[in-house]
Amino acid sequence: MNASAKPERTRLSAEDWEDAALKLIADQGVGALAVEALARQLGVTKGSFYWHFRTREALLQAALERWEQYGEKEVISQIEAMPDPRARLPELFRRVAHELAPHRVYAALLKALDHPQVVPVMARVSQRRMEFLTNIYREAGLVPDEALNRARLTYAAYVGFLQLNFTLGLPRISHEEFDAYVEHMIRTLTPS
Amino acid sequence: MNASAKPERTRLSAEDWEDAALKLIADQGVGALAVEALARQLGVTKGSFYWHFRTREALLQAALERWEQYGEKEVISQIEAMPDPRARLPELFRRVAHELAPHRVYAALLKALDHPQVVPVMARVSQRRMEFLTNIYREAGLVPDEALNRARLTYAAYVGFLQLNFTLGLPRISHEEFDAYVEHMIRTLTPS
DNA sequence: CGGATACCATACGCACGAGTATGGATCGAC
DNA sequence: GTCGATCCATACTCGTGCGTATGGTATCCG
Repeated sequence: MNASAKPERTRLSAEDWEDAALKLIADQGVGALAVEALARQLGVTKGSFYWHFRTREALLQAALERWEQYGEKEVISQIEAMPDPRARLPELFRRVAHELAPHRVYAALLKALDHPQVVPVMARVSQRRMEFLTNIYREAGLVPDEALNRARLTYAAYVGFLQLNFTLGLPRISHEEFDAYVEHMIRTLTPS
Repeated sequence: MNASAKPERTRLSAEDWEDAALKLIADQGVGALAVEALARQLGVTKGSFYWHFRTREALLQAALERWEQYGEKEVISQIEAMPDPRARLPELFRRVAHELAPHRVYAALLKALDHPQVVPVMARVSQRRMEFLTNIYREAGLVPDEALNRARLTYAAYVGFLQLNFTLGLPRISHEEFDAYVEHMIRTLTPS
């Protein structure tokens, strides 16, 4: 009944704890973030933890900041590198739709918005992403007001989708059906 | 520092506890549902609670079922009573947008999807609402596949909006701006 | 008006998870 | 090799919130 995952028998750093914390958050939510559970999973005990962090709260904070840093920079820069502005939106949609793994932490944090520590982080991240979206819509030809509202709508649809399909297990949509949904979304949310 | 809200000095029933529980959930989330806190708020002690319910879990269950019952029947029947199918969608959108109070419990439950008891309830409620939406879209002229996907998109936008504006406190959108957003949503999501 | 029933208070036990104290092991530098 | 710094184990304390035990008070019914 020993630790299972990590055969790494080397000593741990603060970053290791933060990564493990993010993984646990993605899997079981912020509420499941307990130091003894984490320690067990890493094959050590609390004694180790409290050497690296002053408190559980500090670990959460560090993990959140780490996640915020890691960011979505690659996606953003790759999208912005595309020459044709009209082609950016469909590409962005398809990309996000097919790389759902990185969004698992975001989905988990969505369920933890009653926790004071996650609110500012989520506010910043969501704000940045929506501004990015707004810009793309403007470059695609919408006037500023329309672009802003369309970005709000699109991002809300993204967030809602995560909730309904990730955490809630609604009728388990199939692969083809999901692709059809994405294309429908592109048709209705993208200026033709 | 005594109980503040209820001047009702009569004795309590199980329904009183369930209502208080729903109110507390709407205000502070499912996680804040503690029996001693609830008792304090009702001006009694735990002794009362454990006469009405076997456990905290039982109260949550009863409260959720009560909420699911209370339902959104009035809204649905009123919308379905409208003669012109094309007029139903805008009306539904505006209605939901301007009566956000009843959605506070739903928003709170959205943040508690890691709790096993709320998942089936939310699954049922969301499923019913989406079927309702799908029907309206079909009656408004969309072919079945389009109607289903449009309903998914619309409901996801609804859920996402609750998350982003209710729980998260994004840039505090103004009243006029919000109305403009709703109209934009109607234009892009409603078959013209 | 007296007793059964419904409702509530008080005082416990108990589990669980955060945080502390302290000593042991391991690694790098000289 | 040994010595200081880094990393970890063991064994506690303590607060919090659920659930229980038991006795008290209000209310209704005959």
